[in-house]
Amino acid sequence: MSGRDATTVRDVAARAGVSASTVSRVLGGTYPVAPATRARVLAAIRDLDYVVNAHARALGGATTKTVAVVVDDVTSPFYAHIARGVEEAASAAGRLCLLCTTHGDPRRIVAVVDTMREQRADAVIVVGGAWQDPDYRDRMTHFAHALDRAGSRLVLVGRPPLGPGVPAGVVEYDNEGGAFALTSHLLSAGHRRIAYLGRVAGLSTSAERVRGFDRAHALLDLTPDAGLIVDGAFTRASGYRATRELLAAGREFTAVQGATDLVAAGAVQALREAGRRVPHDVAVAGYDDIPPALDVHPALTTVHVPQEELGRAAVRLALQRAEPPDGRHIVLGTHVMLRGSTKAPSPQPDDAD
Amino acid sequence: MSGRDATTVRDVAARAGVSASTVSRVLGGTYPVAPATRARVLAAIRDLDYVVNAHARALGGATTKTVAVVVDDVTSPFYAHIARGVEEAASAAGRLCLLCTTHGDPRRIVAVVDTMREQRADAVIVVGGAWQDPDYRDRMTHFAHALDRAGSRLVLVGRPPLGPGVPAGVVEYDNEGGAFALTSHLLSAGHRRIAYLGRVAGLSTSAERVRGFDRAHALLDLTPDAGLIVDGAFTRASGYRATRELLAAGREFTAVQGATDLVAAGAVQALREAGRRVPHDVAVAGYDDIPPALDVHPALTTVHVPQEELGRAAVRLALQRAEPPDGRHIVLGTHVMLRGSTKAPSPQPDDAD
DNA sequence: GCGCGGGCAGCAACCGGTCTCTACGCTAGG
DNA sequence: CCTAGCGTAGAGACCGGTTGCTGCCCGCGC
Repeated sequence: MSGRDATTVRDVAARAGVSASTVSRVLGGTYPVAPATRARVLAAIRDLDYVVNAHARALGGATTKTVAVVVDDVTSPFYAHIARGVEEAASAAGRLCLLCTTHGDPRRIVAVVDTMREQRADAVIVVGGAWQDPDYRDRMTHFAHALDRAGSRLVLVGRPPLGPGVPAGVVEYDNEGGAFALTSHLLSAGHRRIAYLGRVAGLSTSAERVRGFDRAHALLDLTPDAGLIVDGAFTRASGYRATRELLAAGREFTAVQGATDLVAAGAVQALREAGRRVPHDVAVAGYDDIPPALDVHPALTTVHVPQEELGRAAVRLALQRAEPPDGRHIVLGTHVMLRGSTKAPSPQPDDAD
Repeated sequence: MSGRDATTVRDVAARAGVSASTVSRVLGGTYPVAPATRARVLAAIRDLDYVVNAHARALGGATTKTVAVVVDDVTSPFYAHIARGVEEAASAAGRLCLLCTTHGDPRRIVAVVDTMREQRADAVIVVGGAWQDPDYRDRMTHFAHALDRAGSRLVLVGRPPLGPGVPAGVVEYDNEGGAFALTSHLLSAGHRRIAYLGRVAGLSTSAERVRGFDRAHALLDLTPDAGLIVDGAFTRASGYRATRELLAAGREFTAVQGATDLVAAGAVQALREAGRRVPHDVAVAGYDDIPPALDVHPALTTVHVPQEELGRAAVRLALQRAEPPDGRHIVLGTHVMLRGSTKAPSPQPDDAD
């Protein structure tokens, strides 16, 4: 029933009464072919329902027309939106998109990365915070050089550069600045005991956000209460758990700053279950500005991160022909989105989209 | 600075003092190689930091170890979770995952599908509802045969089979049954004027859900008010807009059934802005059971769809060796998740995850 | 009328693995 | 001592496009 024989250029050539080279040239378009010949070839291609073999093409030619993306988890809206930006820009540039997930497992990253090298992608885009671990860093540096040697480009999204001389582009957003602005907003509203939930030890993203949190305090000569900074993960469950623990321990706080919107959403649920009103009793803020932040009630105040633009910028950096002297490091801005979770509810409607 | 010369098996062979065939055999593992020789080859591979060229391998061998997934949009949690199931199962089976998005554009689907054929993927998994359009259907059928001829497998997820004799696996979920159960729940709670929001003309998923909605009414000898069925899209904005229109038109309804959770979330926001309490004044239900449904306040009653399992099942179907006589069509069950949006709030806490 | 040049098609050599077939060395059995 | 047989390595033909180079044919100019 099912066949195994694919039709090749030579099949097409035979049917059109020309040579394989001619078929290839019609396909490529980059060589003069007589109109009559071209027409016969195109007819043969249609008749035989022929499509080129991408692997054969990749082997001969220099480029694979493929961009690879590595994310922790497609399921996270934050990564999904970045991936979407990448996908969009890549397909606009005629590239295919290869997606791999690591589930945050540093060992899987190595395996995934080797697979990408095997695929000889034009570019590899690694998304998400970096582990601040010398071993991990060395591996990524090694990877950067290996890719460079193979002629493809590495772009890091949402993580710091690997260091001078390492051939990797970087697209970051102002992570610390966003956290600083957000915490400043809470402090200026009078909050003095702000809980920071979902710190992840050794993760660059987490470290930068906490740094912004600390800096905003320092600016007012305040010192955050270490007991209000809770370790966890960037998940809803983590925010829920952390909040319950703080409440159970009887800690005093009037505001919660979640490491991400998901963390904040979990906090809101735990607070509601404990009978605390948001924002009257406790103000809550998140980070990332993912769409579901609007559905949390009240809608989450958060820091907007230009997710899709991060993805698009990464592709631009990856595919640009010339190597700009210093354009290999882009930092996009972030800004606070004020919503109901940090202010008394008012009749003005929120945006619908 | 950046090189273009990749190291090949012959480089490795030269360094190890053996032939290319031997290196290939060490790599493949499927042929006796003397331990001493193997060790030398492995050392050379490590020294040169060699990785095979996946394209060259795909050209010679029969299999590409690649599974391609086509979804409308990675950004939608529903698709993202299915994609995650696929990715998980594929990488567990040693396959790489190729991701393409169509943004619901039927023309893009054709282009995407040709690209997948070019890639000679072991399997192509197409996710999401089908357009009930003869032209579209013909194209998909053509595609199914083309893939089959090329020796790869097509699996459709969340859409009906293309017909007998068409070589394509199908993994569905009980779409109509879920809608039927959900509407029945609303009807049995006494609701008689239920608005259905976000119907999409010509989309199989939408048609099936509406069919369940109608059937539940019919069972009680009721006929849904056509004025309460609003066309739209499977988005938050669509639900918001539809609800505002119904309210503006002064239509009476005591419950809203959203085509998806996102539609329902938009409806909740519009209702809240209009001063209607959920569920006291209007009950709201969604479909899909995506995680953000928990953050809508009150938490959304919805129909659970086993998203990740759909993805995993699709991969299983795609990669299973033997062609089972009738196992090429799988239907997974769905069930109603009762939450606060359709019942009076009670003190029992919702699940945290 | 002859020669030159341009336009277009074909030949064949890659690209980098895999795989089949052959060949070699060594041991064991006759 | 010769050979059968096993275990292992190498040579070379593929896979399916792309591409540099050659060469043909025809038109045009002198």
